[in-house]
Amino acid sequence: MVGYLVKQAKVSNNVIRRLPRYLRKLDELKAAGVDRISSGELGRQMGLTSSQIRQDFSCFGEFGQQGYGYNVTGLRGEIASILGMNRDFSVILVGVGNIGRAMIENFCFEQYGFHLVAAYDVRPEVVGTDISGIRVHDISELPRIFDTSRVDLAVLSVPKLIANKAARELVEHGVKGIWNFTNVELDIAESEAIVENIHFSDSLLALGYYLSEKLDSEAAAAAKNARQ
Amino acid sequence: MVGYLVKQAKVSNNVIRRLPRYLRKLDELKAAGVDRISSGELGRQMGLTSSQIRQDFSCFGEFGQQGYGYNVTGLRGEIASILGMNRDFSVILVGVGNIGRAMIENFCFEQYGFHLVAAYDVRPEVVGTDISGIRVHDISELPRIFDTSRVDLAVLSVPKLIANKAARELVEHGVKGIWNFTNVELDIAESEAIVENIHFSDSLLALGYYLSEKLDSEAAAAAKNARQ
DNA sequence: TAGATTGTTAATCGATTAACAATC
DNA sequence: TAGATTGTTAATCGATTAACAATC
Repeated sequence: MVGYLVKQAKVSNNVIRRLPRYLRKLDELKAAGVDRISSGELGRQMGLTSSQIRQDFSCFGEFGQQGYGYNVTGLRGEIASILGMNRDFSVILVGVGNIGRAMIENFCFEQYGFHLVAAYDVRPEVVGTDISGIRVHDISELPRIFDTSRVDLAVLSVPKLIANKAARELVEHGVKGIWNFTNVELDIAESEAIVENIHFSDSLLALGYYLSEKLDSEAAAAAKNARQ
Repeated sequence: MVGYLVKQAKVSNNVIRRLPRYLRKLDELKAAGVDRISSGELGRQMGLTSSQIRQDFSCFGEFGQQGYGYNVTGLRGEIASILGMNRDFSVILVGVGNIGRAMIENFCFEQYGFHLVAAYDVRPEVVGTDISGIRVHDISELPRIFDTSRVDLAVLSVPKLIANKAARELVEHGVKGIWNFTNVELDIAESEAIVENIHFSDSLLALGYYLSEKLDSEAAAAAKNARQ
C-alpha cells in the first residue's frame, strides 16, 4: 500500500529495545580502539547469542561481511541512523520541578539527536529564568512556539494531577511524542503520539520483587546451613 | 531441593513487569470506589486479554472467586505483598547530584515499601547538609553504616566514570540491590546483587525510533495525498 | 585457497490466547 | 437455580536458538 519499495516487516519491540544497548557497547568498543567484531564476540560480551545478534541486525539490512564480522564504526553508524539520531528532533520540556530541572541540567539531549529548545512551567519563581541556557516560559505562552516551529517531542514532568490534561494539550498542538516522567498512564492513543514512559515506581517495584526473592533464598540457604 | 513446599516455578520477567501496572490500576479503581472487578473488565481497561490477566495472577495463587471476579482491595494487597511492599527495605543513596537530589526530594520511597536512611557524596558543598530530612555524609563514612544496620538497596547516581567502582564497593559491603541511574552497564553478577537500571538514554533512543517511524509514515501519507 | 563468519531458513522454546470444566 | 467468571489445560503465536549454505 504505502509503496512497493517499503516492504519492511514490523520489527518487534524486543529488538528495538536492544538497539540502544548495541549502540552503547559499540561506543565502548570504539573508545577501546576495537575496529571490528564478530557476532560471536559481541554476544559473549553482551550476554546474547550470536544468532540473536545476527537476527536483530538483519531486520534492518546487511551490515556485516562473511569471514570478517562487523566494522565497529560502520555498525555504530547504522544503528544510530535506525534510531533517528541524525534527525535533530526538537524538544520542549513541560514542568520544571526537580526532575524537569535535573533533565535540563544533566541530560545531554544533543548526544542522542535531540535538541531542547524551551521549557514551560506555571510557577512565577521559575518562569523567566534560564536553566543551563534554556529559557523557562509561562505555560500560557506554549501555543506561540507552534506558530514558528515544529516540536517533535515533549518531556512531560508536571505533577501527576495535571499530567493527562497537559499531555492532551500537547498532542492537540501537534507534538508527536511524549517522554512521560509523571508515573501516570497517559490516555493518548498511539495514532496521536508516541508515549514513552519512565515509570520510576514500576522499576523500583520490580526490583522489590527480585530483592524479596533474593533475600528469601539467602535466608533459606542460611537456615539450611544452620540445621546441618 | 530447597523444600517440598516451595514448588513455585520461576515467574517470567514479563509477568513481574506487569505487576506494578496492575497495582497502579487497582489503586485507581479503589480511588474511584470500585470494589470488585472481573478479569474481562480489567483487561478492557488495561489493554490486555482476560486470559493473560488470569494466567498472571495464577502464578502466585488463587485471588479470585468464580462468578464474582476479584475484590479490588484484596487483589491489591496480594500484589503489594508479592512485590515486597510490606518489607520496609532500607535504602541509601550514593551520589547527590541533580538526579540524586531530585530522587531524595521527590520520590516517595515509603509509598513503595522502601525506607531511605542516608545519602553519600564526596563534594564538600553537599556533605553535612540535610535534604528533605536526609543527611548527606562523606563517602568515607559509608562503611560505618554497615556496622549498625543492614542496607538492602543502594540508589546509584554517581558520575559515569566511577559507577562501577562505587557499585563494586557497595556490593562488597553486602548491599543486595542497586537501582542504577548512571546509564552504565554495571559489571555485577546476578548472584552478587540485583541490578535494576534506569537508562534514560535507552528509553529516549527507543522513542526516537518510533518517532522516526511515525514521522516517516505521516510524511508518506502526506505525499500520497498531494499526488492524488 | 582455507578458515571464518555472515545472512537466512528451520527447529525449538516460551509466552500469549482460547477453550472449558469447576464452582461461586 | 442460572449466569458469570474463575483457574487451568490445550492451542496458537511469536521470539530465540541452531544449523548451514553462501561468500568474503
